[in-house]
Amino acid sequence: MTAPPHEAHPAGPGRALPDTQQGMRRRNLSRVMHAVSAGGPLSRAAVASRIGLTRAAVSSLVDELIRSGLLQELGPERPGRVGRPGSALAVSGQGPAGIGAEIGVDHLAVCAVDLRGEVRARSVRHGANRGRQVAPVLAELTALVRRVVRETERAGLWPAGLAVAVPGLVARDARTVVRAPNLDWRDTDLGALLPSGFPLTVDNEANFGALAELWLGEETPPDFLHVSAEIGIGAAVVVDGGLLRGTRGFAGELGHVPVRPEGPACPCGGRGCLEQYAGEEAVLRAAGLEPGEDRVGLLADRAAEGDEDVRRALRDAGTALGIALTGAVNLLDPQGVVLGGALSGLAPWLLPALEQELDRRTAGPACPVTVSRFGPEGPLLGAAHSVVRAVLDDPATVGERA
Amino acid sequence: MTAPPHEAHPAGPGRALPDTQQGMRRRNLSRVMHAVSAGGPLSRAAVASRIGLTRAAVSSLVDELIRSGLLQELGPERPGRVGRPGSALAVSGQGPAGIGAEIGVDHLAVCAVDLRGEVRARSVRHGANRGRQVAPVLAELTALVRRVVRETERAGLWPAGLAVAVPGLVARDARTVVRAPNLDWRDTDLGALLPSGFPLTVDNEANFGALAELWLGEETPPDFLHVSAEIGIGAAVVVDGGLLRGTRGFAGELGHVPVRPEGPACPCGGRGCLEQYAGEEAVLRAAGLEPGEDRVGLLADRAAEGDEDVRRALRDAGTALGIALTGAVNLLDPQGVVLGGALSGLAPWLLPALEQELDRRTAGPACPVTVSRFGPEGPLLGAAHSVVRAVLDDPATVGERA
DNA sequence: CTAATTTGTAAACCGCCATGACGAAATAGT
DNA sequence: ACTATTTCGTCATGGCGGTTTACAAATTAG
Repeated sequence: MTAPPHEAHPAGPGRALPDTQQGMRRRNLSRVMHAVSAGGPLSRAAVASRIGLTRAAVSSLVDELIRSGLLQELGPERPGRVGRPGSALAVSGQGPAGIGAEIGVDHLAVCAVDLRGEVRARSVRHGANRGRQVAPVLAELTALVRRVVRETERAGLWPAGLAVAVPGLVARDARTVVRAPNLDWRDTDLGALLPSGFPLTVDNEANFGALAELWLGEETPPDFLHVSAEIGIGAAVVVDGGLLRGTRGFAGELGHVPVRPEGPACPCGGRGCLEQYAGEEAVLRAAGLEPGEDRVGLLADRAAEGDEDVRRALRDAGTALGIALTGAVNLLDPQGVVLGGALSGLAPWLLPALEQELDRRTAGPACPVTVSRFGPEGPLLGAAHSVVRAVLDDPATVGERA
Repeated sequence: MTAPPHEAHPAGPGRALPDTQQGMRRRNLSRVMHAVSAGGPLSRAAVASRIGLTRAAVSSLVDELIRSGLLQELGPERPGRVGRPGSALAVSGQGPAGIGAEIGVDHLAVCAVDLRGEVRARSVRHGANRGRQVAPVLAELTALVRRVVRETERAGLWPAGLAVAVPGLVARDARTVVRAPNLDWRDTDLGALLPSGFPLTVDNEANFGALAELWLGEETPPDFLHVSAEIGIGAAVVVDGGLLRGTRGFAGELGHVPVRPEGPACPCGGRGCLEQYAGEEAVLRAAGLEPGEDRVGLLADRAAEGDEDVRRALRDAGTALGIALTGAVNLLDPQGVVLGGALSGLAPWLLPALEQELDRRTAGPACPVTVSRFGPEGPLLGAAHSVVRAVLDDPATVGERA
């Protein structure tokens, strides 16, 4: 019974939330949902032993969750062991759905995911959004959302929330885009222009990508760095199974970590920021290519064809990334680094130089660098799943709806 | 009732702690302790309104805490308002005490702090520890601890735990010193060689310094970076009122963040690490001074005398620190940076260059840099307070003792 | 076919906080 | 002075939630 190390205190000094019996019930409902969601079909007894409550208590919790439409009884389990077989419980495929949306530089995408984690509807629209006004883009996105919601409802689900991934900095209110260089948006409140009727969350594309990795990855550790890039370079810091957001919500600005302090000037005011070496514009310039549509695809194609200029440009970008990541790894001691978003397509040419630099500069066992399995889909999936997660985390709030 | 953003989930998937009524009671006991501890003498009614429970419930909790010797009834409050005056409650000055210890490069220190946060006993021993064997150092420390414990007991307190601050990397088991370059210690388990009889915690000196800042500072935000240095340069990352430790417990290795990627080679394997510019050895060399005893004091004296070589060396170190911190600030978006430990004495000459570099390189409002008010005392105080904090966080575990 | 094992549920119980009522102790008003 | 009002602390009652205990149901082992 050693005193625990000093992690974030459950409730800091000053005002603190009371601990009432209702809260206890709510947390236990959540525990049941998480257990069933993570453990596949499970009997009440299995859930009870996993979360440490008695069978009787779990029975009561499960009853409530079934009445709310969040759990489903699948019927008796195939018996392999002695004793009465349990009745299999599974997360419902008919309950709430999470709607995820992504505003990309040259596409809009929306999807719906059910509690089981399955994508039940999807809608994509290609076309460059760079420099367009906010309103028409959001109008188009709203249309896509409505289409997906209709489809979802036809499938017997109801939308529990909308989460939008944006390539830019989002304030801690989870509604305002402070700066999105790829879109030329500044200080825009998306809340006013998106469909209401269910809760809205807006977050950075890198953050949602990291959450996808965290929740959907097979062996993703609870502490890692997720690096993502379109034009800027964003990172998401996952600590102890949660996102690190920073005071203003701007944590993860890897793009402006100094790589060479006397390097080229950066619009941010600094010199030699990572973005000056590994940002999309810098890489294109170094590769001797013009800016244009789908530049990342172009880079990948050229590199695959064996274009030496492009390969060298990507190697150099990898080196710069490695230097910046060395700092981040020293500071955060993560269990791994994941390359996601647009970077995943370029990984084959970035990785060698990146890993070499990182290994050389860090003492002890190397920090493993992997590539996201979701590629460009990560942020969209993460967004949709974040809504599902919110339901699992507090099933009571949506219980009345069904 | 918007869904909360996706912070660390109270209990990740898989195995999770059950939520029972006893746990509820324990958390509420903790809330009462924290409220009284933070709010000065408080009546039961005041506590109730602060933590959101009813007066009756608080009465019951307070009774238990008084029986355990953790709270004290001071008697009726001086009435200034209408109504019956409350009975003032205060944290007990006779209950458990936290024993803090520090192993420095050239001193050992131990102190005892009561629940009120007051230092009740103290014992220091000067003398260089660099290169000494582990056993004799710990034997001396044990003697100091025993002396402080005796004194504490004479004052009517009992030791609730021992926390030891070490200038080096500590594993997540909070017992093993993995690497302490200033002492030439490697992979030593302090648990075996220190007094048993109460719980032991070992942690990095920078971490404990940061906790002191967090808990004892007047206006310390819950998100900040605490930079500290003896020979190496360590930082502690405080996020959301808790320490970020990293996978292996090595988070905060600011000293090996690359500042100039092609700079001088570092023992860590990298090049141009911060330590090569702002580490004690590097600064002494740049200032044209020999290594020796109390080198930090020497630097401060010479700088105060106006020695231009020393001042330039410190300016350059400040610049390097500024570059490294730019990366950290971009990555973590903290509310502030605090210079502590040995750095606090050199702050006047480090700060200008550091702030200039940091401001220039970060967009938006500057991240404020301050100097710790505790100076070299921070880690010791933080260690002792960490034990006190553990009692406040879970009063039930120590309740039986009294 | 019986014994053993496991599951799910129901009834009684206990612990914890909420509610409401009350006496106690102060102030405010007449 | 005396009463009304306000606030504090406590007690009795009640509701809620998980535990304990008991038991029927369903399966395997012998």
